[in-house]
Amino acid sequence: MNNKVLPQILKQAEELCRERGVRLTEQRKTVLELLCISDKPLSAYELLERMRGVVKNPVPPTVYRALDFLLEQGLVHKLESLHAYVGCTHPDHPHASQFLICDDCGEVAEVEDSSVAKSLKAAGKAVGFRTKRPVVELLGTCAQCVAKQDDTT
Amino acid sequence: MNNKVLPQILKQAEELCRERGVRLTEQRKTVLELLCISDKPLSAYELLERMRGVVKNPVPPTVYRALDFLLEQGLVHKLESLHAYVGCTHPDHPHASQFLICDDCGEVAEVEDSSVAKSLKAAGKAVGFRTKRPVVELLGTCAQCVAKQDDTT
DNA sequence: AACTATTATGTTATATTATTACAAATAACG
DNA sequence: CGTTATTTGTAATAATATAACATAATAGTT
Repeated sequence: MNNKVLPQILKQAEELCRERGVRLTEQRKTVLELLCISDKPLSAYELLERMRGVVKNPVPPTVYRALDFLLEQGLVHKLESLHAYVGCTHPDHPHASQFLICDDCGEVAEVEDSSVAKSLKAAGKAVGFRTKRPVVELLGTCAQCVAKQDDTT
Repeated sequence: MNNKVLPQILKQAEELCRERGVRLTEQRKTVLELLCISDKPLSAYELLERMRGVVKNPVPPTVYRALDFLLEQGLVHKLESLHAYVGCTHPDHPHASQFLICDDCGEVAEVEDSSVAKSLKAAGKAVGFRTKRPVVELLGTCAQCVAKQDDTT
């Protein structure tokens, strides 16, 4: 995530939490911040490492609790196929996004394709399934890395 | 998976492996079989437990190696959000399926919705992303459990 | 301010999922 | 056969995640 937008993201997060009557504590804000300034998804234990020096003595529950909160509030997303977490790029509205995960460079793009959302909804409806949380992750190669590969072959 | 179709699935798997020049060994067949006769997805360690008595002294690598092979051959699928594995219901052709996962009863339905596949493909193409492996898992409540819940509320 | 209930954090231990590394055995192929 | 590939055996450990219970901080009420 571009860290130019970090202050804005944090401000927005604080506002959302205030509106909802939930508490964006220091620990939670730290985790959100670390995820947002990272250009890659981070695992819980990578987050743990980066919390040292910021939070006094972080241990796994410290991280997982903060993540649980942030996930609940839709401020971060979990990438199931990577066991890693990313900051949400547009937490202002509830949404079901899709993730394009490049296994070459590690970049992750969050997209919100209405046509995908619609077809998934329809597929569920067709069999009476009530979706709570869609997990849509496309693993492959991003445009940039595709170009690089085509150069060398 | 309905175990009436088990012999057919195994026969098909053997045929596919023969055609492809790969070996469906006893261990691999055992894992495939265990997944197919289970009505729920199984974790690697659940598989490990069920292998005792069938295979002499199974340890984690035993299971994970068999799973790796079966995943590569498209004979089983991994449910990333559950860390669990299921037998494929139609291994005869390559496909990108979606999984409807009921978090009430644990049932998993594998569906192959062409409209979903199409929209995902389009979403990737729009940004030049080359998808190798789509992960599409809808977590929620199946029709049967929705009905049950509506009864009691 | 003091009391209480709720929420958040501290702390220790452990459960669950997955991989590494190297040796031995088996199968495929000339 | 002899050689190479692949598969399996074996032991240890890495990586991810949760449980359980104690303490502390906060919010709301008197």
